[in-house]
Amino acid sequence: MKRATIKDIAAMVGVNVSTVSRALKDHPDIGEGLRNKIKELAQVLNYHPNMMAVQLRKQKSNIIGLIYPEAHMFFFPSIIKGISEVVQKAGYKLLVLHSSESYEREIENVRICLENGVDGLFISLTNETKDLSHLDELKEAGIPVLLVDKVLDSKDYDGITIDDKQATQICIEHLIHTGSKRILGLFGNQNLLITHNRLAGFVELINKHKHICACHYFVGDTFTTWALVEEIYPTFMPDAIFAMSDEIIAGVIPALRKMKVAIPDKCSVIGISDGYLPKILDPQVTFLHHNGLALGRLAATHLIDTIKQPNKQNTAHQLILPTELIIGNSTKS
Amino acid sequence: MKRATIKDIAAMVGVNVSTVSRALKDHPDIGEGLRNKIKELAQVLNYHPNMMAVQLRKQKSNIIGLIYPEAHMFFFPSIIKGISEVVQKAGYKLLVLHSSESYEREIENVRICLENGVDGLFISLTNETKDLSHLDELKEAGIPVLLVDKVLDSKDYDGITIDDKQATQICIEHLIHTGSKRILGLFGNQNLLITHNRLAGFVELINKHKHICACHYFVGDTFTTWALVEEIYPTFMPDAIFAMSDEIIAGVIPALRKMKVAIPDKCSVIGISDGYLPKILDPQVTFLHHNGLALGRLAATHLIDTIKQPNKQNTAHQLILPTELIIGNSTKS
DNA sequence: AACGTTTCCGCAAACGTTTGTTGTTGATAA
DNA sequence: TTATCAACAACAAACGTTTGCGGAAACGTT
Repeated sequence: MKRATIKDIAAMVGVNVSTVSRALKDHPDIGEGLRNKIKELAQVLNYHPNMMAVQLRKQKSNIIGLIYPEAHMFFFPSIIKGISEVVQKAGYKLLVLHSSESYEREIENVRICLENGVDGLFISLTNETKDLSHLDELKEAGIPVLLVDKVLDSKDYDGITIDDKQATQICIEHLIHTGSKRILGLFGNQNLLITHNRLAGFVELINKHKHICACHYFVGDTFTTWALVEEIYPTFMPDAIFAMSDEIIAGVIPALRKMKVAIPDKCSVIGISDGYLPKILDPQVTFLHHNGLALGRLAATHLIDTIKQPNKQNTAHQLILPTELIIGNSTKS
Repeated sequence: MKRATIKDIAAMVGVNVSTVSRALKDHPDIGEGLRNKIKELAQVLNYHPNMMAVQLRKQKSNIIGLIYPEAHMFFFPSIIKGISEVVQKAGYKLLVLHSSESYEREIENVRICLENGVDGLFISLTNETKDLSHLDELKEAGIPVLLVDKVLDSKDYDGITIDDKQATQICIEHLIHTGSKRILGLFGNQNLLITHNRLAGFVELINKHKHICACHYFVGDTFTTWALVEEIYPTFMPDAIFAMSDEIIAGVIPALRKMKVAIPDKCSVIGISDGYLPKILDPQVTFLHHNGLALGRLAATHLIDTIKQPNKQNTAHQLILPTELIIGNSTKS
């Protein structure tokens, strides 16, 4: 049996479609008697509006795009959850596309969002992405874009991240404060602003403390990190390792374990994390809590606000999320 | 500047919209000269079809719904990735909704899918879901549904899971074979078919080995598992623990560690997992590999097939994914 | 020269809504 | 009684496509 349409209801009641449309949304023009009759029939026929038609007519999809680079375990699932929660509550739907760390795919995905008339877009960039020109069409069309977590520096688009520089510095200060003197910093993809900022914080703080010896490397995923640590550790012999992300933490711990390096006696470990992983590792690692759920929620709230208020404040706004240090037993006390 | 439409192009070239429409899709009715002219102009104007209109006209959204209960770290991200890959390649888009383990939300989400005219639906059920009547409307509308991983027994809807019973039995056999005699089985939510099947496999095998002493519990998330293990271990004193999922494994290991129980000397640990977690834990745990990516891909391939072939083979089909035992050092050898 | 075929393109309806405007009642006020 | 005004409902256009059908040239065949 086909889905009932407004037209069907109109025919059965013997009124015009416009009347049905208004009745269904409690327009005051329609008399109470008729309104109830229509609503009842709609109920019986199990009528639900055809969104495709509504969208076309209103030129508004109520769909928000979400483009992200990779479905790795950490952080993204909780960001998505936070976004999804708020977005659904606000009556929007989420069109999720993932770019598999491919710039080309990212461009395609932006195209898809455009064609489908999304009302807004969350985008987390791939490692390959070096500029944002592929977003210009959205901007011209007046579709709000919010860069999430994996961002580039931009004065054209709003962005949301944690306070990367400060977060890193808190970690390093904690290491220094607990007596570390040779610090190895492990950072992710160099194209990303978060990497840049975290590194900047690292370098800046290291430079302030002349007695500290430090070096840093850029790494890939968990298992390449693991390999790298096994290679670096014996030569540099750090007494502390800072890991920029969960994926990196997940590589550092097994590497040290394999080399039978005592944590934190021989080497402290600290990182920036969403919190789940550090708690189940052995030892529980000290981390700067970087709350994905909260970030997702804030991101969604912000984007929906700007969707609803198309006030052309040309200045892009950067949102920064506060963080918190959670002490584990992978650092000295 | 507004997006160019077919109408704009038609006006500029001085032809009818139908001509433009056909030219753009290489319909043989349109002469080559005109066709090229139109295509060029479309290029220049950066024309892209308005999907909302296409959808309405064709009564087909090219959108597939994906409803899942919770964005926890394990397994789902890779399932989604697998699904997403295949779905995008086939030209569909993914409308992702999550139910936060709430049956009510699940129903709402199904409603949303219906209203938005999805062409198909992947659904992974919440812990609260006990029957599938909320899917009936989809069935009536001829929209294919595929239950993924968290499924209920049903002869009305296709489902895809791993071979749960066998997977569990392989694990338990491995434990018995390596000398375990007191086995603690930890299982997830009781409503789910996967839990039921895994438990059935457990019980069946235990009954075959009269000399084995076993018991089982149902647990919640990682941290409630942790607490439960700390409570149970001292009384039951198992020499092996079977964990039904990553979340449970992630609770078992820290609990044993906290109680300073040597793994695997005092107590072996084995589980069913997607593979990432066991490799980074200490010790690396032996697990039955349950490949989320592969499951996602297979699920998507299957659903798209049935979307494209609306041959009414009323018998619902259950897909079963093979698994593989990966030996770590959390079990004796 | 008359007829049949192609080749190419326009016409118009349709998909299911929303919404500005117009029209018809019946009641109220002058 | 007549003008005024609500209250209610119909009309029709519009959103941007797709697609069956019809029609006019242009060509080839007897």
